[in-house]
Parts: sequence; C-alpha cells; structure tokens
Amino acid sequence: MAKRKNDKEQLSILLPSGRKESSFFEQVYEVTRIIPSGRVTTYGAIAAYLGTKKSARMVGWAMSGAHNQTNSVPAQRVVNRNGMLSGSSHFATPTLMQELLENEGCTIENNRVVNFEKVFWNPEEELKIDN
DNA sequence: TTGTTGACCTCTT
DNA sequence: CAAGAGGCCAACA
Repeated sequence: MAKRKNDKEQLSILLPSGRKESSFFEQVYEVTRIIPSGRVTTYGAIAAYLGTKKSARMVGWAMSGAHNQTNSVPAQRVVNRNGMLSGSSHFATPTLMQELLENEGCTIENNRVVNFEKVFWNPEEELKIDN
C-alpha cells in the first residue's frame, strides 16, 4: 500500500522519532539539510514534497529563520523556479550565497545557477520511497 | 484583534 | 509574450 499521496508520511522517516507531527518549518529544514552538496532545489519542490505546493512562500519564509537554527541549514542550495539566487540578499553578505554555491562546485552567473536543470535536486525523485 | 508583508508558484487575461 | 491576481501560512505592527 504505497500511499505516495501522503507525502508527509515519507517525511516522517526523515524526522526524529517521537515527533511525527513536526511543524512545516522543521520539515523544510529537514529537507534542506539533506540536499547533497553541489545540488540545488527550489522552494516549490520542497513545498510540493511536503504536500503544500502552493505554500512555496512559506518555504522561503522558513529560510528566513534558518540561520537561527542550531544546525546549519544550507539555504544557499534553495533557489527559486528560475534558478536565481533570490534569497542572496538575506544572507550575511549579498554574495555569500553565490560564494557558498561556487564553493560546492556550482557555477553562478548573473545571480543565477548555471546548468540549473542539471544540478537541480528534486526531493520527490530522490526521496521517493519504492514498494 | 485585524491588516500587511514576505527568500514563491501557477493560472488567467 | 507580458502583466495581473489568487493562493498558501506565519510573523509583525
């Protein structure tokens, strides 16, 4: 009975036991943390994976407090649908996001990720559960 | 308490 | 093809 419709169930395995009902923000942080280095994803992809595709805005808003989290959240790996570093302005320095991505092997040009489609990391594809 | 804003996405005109 | 509006949820005044 693979109920892939309930994406939240998939997320439960990523979350620490004893807390199956985590906040939307924590879910965003969890997914963002598991993004492999050198890869990037979008707010909408994360939102869709959480089951709230239309809540892409909240994903970005959650990132606003990502730096407040005890664990480092690779928010630099989260870009918008166009592959642009829209959140770069919210980093410590406007170029920090680009520097971090370049340091991970990504190429940034004009505030945009080069080969964005190739480095795009889709949680629904990578974290999908078979059987 | 309501109203506005926000690191967005998608549909409609 | 470009511009506008709706939708989502949470924090702030």
